[in-house]
Amino acid sequence: MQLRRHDVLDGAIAILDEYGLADLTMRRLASSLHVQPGALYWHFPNKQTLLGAVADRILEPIDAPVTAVSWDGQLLELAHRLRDALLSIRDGAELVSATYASRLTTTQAREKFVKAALRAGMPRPEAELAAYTLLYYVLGHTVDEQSRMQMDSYGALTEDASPLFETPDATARFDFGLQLFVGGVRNRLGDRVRA
Amino acid sequence: MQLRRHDVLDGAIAILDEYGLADLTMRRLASSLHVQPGALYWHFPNKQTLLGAVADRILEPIDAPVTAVSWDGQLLELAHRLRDALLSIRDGAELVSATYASRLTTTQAREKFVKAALRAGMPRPEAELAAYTLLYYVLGHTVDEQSRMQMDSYGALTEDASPLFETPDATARFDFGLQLFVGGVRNRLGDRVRA
DNA sequence: ACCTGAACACCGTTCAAGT
DNA sequence: ACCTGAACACCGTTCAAGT
Repeated sequence: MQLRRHDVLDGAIAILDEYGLADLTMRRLASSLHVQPGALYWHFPNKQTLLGAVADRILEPIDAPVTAVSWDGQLLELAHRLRDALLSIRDGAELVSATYASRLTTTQAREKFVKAALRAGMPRPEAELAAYTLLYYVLGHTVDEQSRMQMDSYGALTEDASPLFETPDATARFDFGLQLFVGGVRNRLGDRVRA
Repeated sequence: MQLRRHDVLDGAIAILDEYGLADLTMRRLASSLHVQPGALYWHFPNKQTLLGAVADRILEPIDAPVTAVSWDGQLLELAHRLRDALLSIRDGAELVSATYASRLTTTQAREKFVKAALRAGMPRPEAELAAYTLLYYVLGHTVDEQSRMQMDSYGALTEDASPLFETPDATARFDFGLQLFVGGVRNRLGDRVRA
């Protein structure tokens, strides 16, 4: 019957997925676990830390080894895996982008992106900058995409014909930006070779 | 002595710049204006709307006409202007990126980016996607940059040698991603021409 | 070691009533 | 038209005290 750190995280994920980030409060989480709010503070020093742990959970799938061999294939694979992880749970993108203010730096995910960029033939410092550029894009796009899903699901049901959705589906739009990025990297490497 | 909508915004900006977004509460704002909290709700329906108005204020400088003539010059100019606007006030990037969950759609800023992309020779749907891609990058980069400025200013004073800051300065790092993006657009246009 | 009870210092929002 | 007073329904966090 004892409350474990693991159970707290499970409870947090459950509330997040059912009711959304706004309803993920310490008090609500405590009561869903049949426990007083203060009890949570034995397992986590504060809410921010708890949310960080939830974010890590969401991003776990990214740690699987990359199967693609080409650098661009690896980047695409990683970007899609990140997006999929964020979309796998309600408000996942918002939570991760909010708690990772600068925590992306510490993440394994970041290092994986960097490695793929290194494989493309970029020097370390450039590869890191390129990795960040791609991460910003994936996060920004996915936060936007997910918030629109929420808005569409209840309320404004495509009232005024969303001005942008003649464009295929969300995945195709995501891929467009990805291709732009990969093209940018390719373009830069080309310059270097020709110089 | 009457409170005007304009004064409320001025007060909000003042609190934001002096104490940060976390301290920008309706109650704190009200008391800084020597008024009861409820008074604010005569001028704004809720906090979200007020923050939206603050965000619009911050982004005003972007509405100035673009001086560059080439499409890539225009994109660089707009991106820098956006970044400068966000950095001009404490937590500006965080506020804008938080309140513009999907409000970027409605913004003049977005349309300006689209126009520059059209000028590059992209068809409408692609130009819109490219504009979003760039916007996500600028917002993501600037939120990160500004949050790090805050962290550096008090507290963790580059204790463990921030792993990434051998790279020049923030502006140079920003430009790297910009060039990557422009290169991506150029690359894509090249394909089209050659095809 | 792990949790309760109870408090502290806050929030955003509403709304009758005042002027 | 514009604001006050006062309440409602919440927050995150702390900490003595219990088991």
